[in-house]
Amino acid sequence: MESIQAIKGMNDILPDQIHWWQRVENTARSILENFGYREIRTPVLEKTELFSRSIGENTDIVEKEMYTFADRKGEWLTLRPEATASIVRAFIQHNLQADPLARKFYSTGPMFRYERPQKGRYRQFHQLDAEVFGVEDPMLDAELMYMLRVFLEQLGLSGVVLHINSLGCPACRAPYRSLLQTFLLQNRATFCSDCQRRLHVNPLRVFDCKVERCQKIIENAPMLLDSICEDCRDHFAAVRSYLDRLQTDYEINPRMVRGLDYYTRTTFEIITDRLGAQNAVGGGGRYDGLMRDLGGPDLSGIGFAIGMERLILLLQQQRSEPQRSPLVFLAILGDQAKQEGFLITQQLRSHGIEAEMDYARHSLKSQMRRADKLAAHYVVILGDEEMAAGAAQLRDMQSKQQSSIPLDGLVPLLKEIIRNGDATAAKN
RNA sequence: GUGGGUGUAGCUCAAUAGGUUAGAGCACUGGGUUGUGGCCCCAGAGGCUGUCGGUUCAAGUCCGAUCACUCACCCCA
Repeated sequence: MESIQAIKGMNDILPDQIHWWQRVENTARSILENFGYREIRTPVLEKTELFSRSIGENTDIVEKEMYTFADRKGEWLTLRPEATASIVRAFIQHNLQADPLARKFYSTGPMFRYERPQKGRYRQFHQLDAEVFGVEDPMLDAELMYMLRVFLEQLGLSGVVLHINSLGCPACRAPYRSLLQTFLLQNRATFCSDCQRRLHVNPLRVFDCKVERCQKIIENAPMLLDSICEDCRDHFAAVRSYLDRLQTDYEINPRMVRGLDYYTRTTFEIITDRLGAQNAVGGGGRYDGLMRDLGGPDLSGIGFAIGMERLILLLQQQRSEPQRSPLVFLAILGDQAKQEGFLITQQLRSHGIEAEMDYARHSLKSQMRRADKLAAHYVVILGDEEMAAGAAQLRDMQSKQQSSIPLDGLVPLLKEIIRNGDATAAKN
């Protein structure tokens, strides 16, 4: 009988990997909360229309990457390909603009895109997401990127660069788009087949084509940054100066184009060259018209998403293993000792000490081996002799020092020993 | 959706030009005189060689199909 496999591109995160996730999630929580963000959790499944309306009908995500299907009543549903749309929807639905405290949100969870998986790209992947509504001040754009930097620094991530750009507003982007299109059409024949197609569908995308031939032509193309309107120009200049004041390094990348239609003005990406074909660890930007377009109040918005898998892949390359809390292992010999050891194990745990015992009747040697494999700090040896004497043997696995420890009051005493052991270890 | 690469033990990999009972390291279990870890030694367990079909006296090895994984394109986190 053939065993059942997980769905392509959807991965199990096993216990030996989970500490990476917990570390990233815990760091994210503490930092985002400091910056005033509050967690929000929305369903992974939404009406298809939410995404097609927000992300854009002609984007790749909506055209070919969504997990979409009809439910039993024939309603079209989609597994979320990104988080912003859902959070905006929830904000509108619960009329959160009436709540003076609800402005900054964050969320983590799985996203789904139907693509061929490869390094750093999966059909189910996880994002850390932050969104702010109703603040147009460029100060916030800078603050958001600064927060991102603090977060990545806290994790000890190196080798990434912040790229920023401005996409202008609908008012200045439309004229530019036709300007660019005219330019591209003049060189039409020279472009690769992909760009021939982009030329019509989304001319801006020609900018991030990897074909050298196309890059050559595009060098002389009119740049969006040169043709954005006065207001957008001022906004972008302000963002840059705030970033400078926060000593946050960035590169202006006038060719950076994002894959979702709703972005306006400031956009940014965290770029790396250590993830194979993938270069974006995270990205985001302003989306001032989205809330209104989804039927809500006309509030501005800005946010970012970080790919957890990609972030963790990078952290793993840097190999910074976290340290574990001390573990006590109980080596048991004999039935009577097993009964007593069982109780002690539970008591240790209930007092906040990680403890493990041997439930099978293994030899002391094999139990010691196991304790070693588990990297136990202490082993409590409990056999018939100890039961008779009313005192167990306590072995410090590092120093190999072994002493007698009375069964009566063993848990508080052990707790004390561990605390002192930690104190001296911390000094060294 | 398109192209390349790879499928042998839990993991990493061997197996001469097709040729007996498919091996090794790590991991796992037990043991190396009474109840003491890491190193060392011994033993054990663990495989329908991804699946199906074809060629052959003989297929892990050659051919075809299929599935899976992987890398890349498109695009993105």
